[in-house]
Amino acid sequence: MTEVTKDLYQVKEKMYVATDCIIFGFHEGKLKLLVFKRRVEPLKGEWSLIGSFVRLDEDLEVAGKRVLKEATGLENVYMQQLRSYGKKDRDPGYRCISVAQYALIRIDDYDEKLVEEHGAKWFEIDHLPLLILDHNRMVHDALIQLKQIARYKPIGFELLPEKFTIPQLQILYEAIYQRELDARNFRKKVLSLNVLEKLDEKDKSTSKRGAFLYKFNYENYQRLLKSGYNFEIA
Amino acid sequence: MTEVTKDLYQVKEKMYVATDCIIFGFHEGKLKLLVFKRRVEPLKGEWSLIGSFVRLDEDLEVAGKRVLKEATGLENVYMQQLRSYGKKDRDPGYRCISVAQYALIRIDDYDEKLVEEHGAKWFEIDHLPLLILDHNRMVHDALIQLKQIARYKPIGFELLPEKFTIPQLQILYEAIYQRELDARNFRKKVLSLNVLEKLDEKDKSTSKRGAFLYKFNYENYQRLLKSGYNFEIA
DNA sequence: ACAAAAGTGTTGGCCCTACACCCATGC
DNA sequence: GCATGGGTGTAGGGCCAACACTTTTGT
Repeated sequence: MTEVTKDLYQVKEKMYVATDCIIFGFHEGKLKLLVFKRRVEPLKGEWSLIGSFVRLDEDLEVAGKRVLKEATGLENVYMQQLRSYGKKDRDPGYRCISVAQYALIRIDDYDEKLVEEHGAKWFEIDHLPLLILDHNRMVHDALIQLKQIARYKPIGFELLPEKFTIPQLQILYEAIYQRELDARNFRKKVLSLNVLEKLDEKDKSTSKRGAFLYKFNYENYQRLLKSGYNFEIA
Repeated sequence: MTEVTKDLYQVKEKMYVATDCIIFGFHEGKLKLLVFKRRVEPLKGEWSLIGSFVRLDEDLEVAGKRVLKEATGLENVYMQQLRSYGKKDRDPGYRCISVAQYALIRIDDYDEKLVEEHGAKWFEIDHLPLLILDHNRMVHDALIQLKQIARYKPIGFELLPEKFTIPQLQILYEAIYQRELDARNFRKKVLSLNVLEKLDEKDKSTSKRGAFLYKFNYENYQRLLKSGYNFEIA
């Protein structure tokens, strides 16, 4: 970056840096996205991702976590930067670059009141409304990356409650990949990874017989990763 | 983004947005990175990626391509955004977020004079010097993504001259994956993809017998992608 | 007793890996 | 004629996909 460039930059108007959060959840067998009704002009009343300007004294990731917490009350959530969107005319109001970050949350953990205050709503991933600006594009890109990453990281577990059944896990993966999976093969595969701990309880909410509950074993997952992972689901 | 946030933002000092280019090339069987001697204070004389502030009237991608062209004279180059780096203290001078973008260039195409004017040098990827700020981190992250993407996109071809031999292609993939590949299996795999066109010429620069030259067939690649790609090299 | 979801094994095909020798040519 | 890299085929194993029936239990 030359001195010339720097001067040119400084005489012009301001560059804004924002971050937008793509918040995924999972509920009733569907992958969902948390969408917000915009409170300020322009585009007031339109559906939108939730975002904020990045503060000068704030790390980029911290800004994402702050936004997420303000909206849902949640902390210590799986969050990952997607990429930045920087078309010069992407926002009619400002010259604004947005860093998109996506989060996976356990949908029954979040603070429902807080979410309501923000005028937010969960939408099924394949029935999203029209969002402002390039937000639909962001979600689309995030979904692609989610599918990719789900192949070699156990991110699926971030979206389920601590205890879950194998059929539940399967339905989640089916929602992410948007296709059906074979129950026998799926069970075989995930159990062969040795990262699930079978519990003595059953969940009887979905069948008379009941399905055994499992929980994720993070230590085994770490060991698996180190010893040359062949971790890959579906 | 609330009004409160916006005001808070505006009373503070400026946020800068830069882009840094990770320029990969391939030469003499080695994957290389183009590194620049920094011309301005602070950190003048240190090795660095080349970058620039993003102009207010300029798309993010355009900024990356501009920087690349200023440094190498090249246009129409494969370029991809990596991600943004936004630790609040990552640059001691400014509060600056940098969007890292990487490019793959054919190393014999670039404008050598231009590069020399910038005080630039090609370094082998596993003998990089210490770079300023978080630039080594950027390169590290870019390499990981390069390996990933090389598995399902034929990016390797961007790094070779238009006509190349199969052994050359193999050496390139070995450089990217940093491990040796089996020559028979490699040849079988890439030929089975049907994206290489065998030419009638041979390259005799590396052996008496000579190796047949091939070129990449973009149409076949497009068809392959659409018809459910099982495209995966190494 | 029946409905509804949970759970369980085997087989065939494909792809990947490993591996050793002949070919063409310049010197 | 020999040294150097280019080019070729096969066999075994592992992994994945496809597939149907029994178990449990609430009603």
